[in-house]
Amino acid sequence: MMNPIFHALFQKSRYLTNCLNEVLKQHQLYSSQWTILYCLHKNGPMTLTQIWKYLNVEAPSITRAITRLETLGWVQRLDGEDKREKIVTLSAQAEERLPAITATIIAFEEEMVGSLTVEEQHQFIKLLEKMKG
Amino acid sequence: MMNPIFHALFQKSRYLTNCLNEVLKQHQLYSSQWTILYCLHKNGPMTLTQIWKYLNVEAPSITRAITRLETLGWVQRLDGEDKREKIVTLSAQAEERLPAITATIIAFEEEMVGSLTVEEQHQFIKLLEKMKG
DNA sequence: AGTAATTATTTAGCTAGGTAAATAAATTTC
DNA sequence: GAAATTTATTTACCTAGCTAAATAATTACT
Repeated sequence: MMNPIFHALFQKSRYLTNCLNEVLKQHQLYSSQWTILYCLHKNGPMTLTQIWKYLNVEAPSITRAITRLETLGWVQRLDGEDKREKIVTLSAQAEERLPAITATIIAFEEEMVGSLTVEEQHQFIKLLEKMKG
Repeated sequence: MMNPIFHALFQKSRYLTNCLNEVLKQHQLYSSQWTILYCLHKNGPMTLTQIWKYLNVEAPSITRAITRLETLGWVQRLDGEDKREKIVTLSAQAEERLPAITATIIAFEEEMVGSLTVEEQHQFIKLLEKMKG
């Protein structure tokens, strides 16, 4: 890329994802799986559509991730009143393990972003949002 | 993620990649293919190892991408003096088409990043680099 | 009420990243 | 100089995004 912003941004994004996956290995989770678990923890049971709209991802990515999380015992898929929709809920196992995982994540984020002051963190987000899109 | 920086960063990264792919459709290229072509244009012929080290990705990603670029006629793989290594060069077709693609990219980048002042762009990169890693 | 349009989810198949392990050539070591 | 180590590339297989199209259930239309 000619403008160094893009290369820097893409690279940091990949780097952070890899680090996050590394750190989450101890809980046998991938970063995107964690993202979904956290989303459910924060919002309670959600339909697939609610999840992908919330996370700003396309539906098939969520279908696949939920299928995996289900077979691994982290979530359940229940039929909704509207028979088209599936409602996803955290399993007891997930609820039980979530605090430890959350602690891992908080430590990770603190390590990664701790070199920035709170001021700089706000500045960073502001700049991200000021970019088109 | 609990710290909004990560979500914002990952999301913008995904968004920009998608936009870039969209814009590159007119040249029948994907963003990561473009990245490699530009890398070769800037540095001249390179071995696979030089490419993946330069782009900061793992070797298999580059092997795959180069194979595809080769079958599409954008690059050639030549044996090096060291018989282990393959030297990748741009094809005549690529050299010919690169100016038009570059123009597309410059316009894209200007559109995406134009809402930031030059000052802010520097600030942004500085903050990215200040984050750990 | 019956047909058409919309909505939720899934399936199939693509790019693009990653790790682990295989292979082949070059280099180092003894 | 033979054996061991290193290096460059590839292969196989995983996650994770995407689009396009299929399916099934609901809603809207007339």
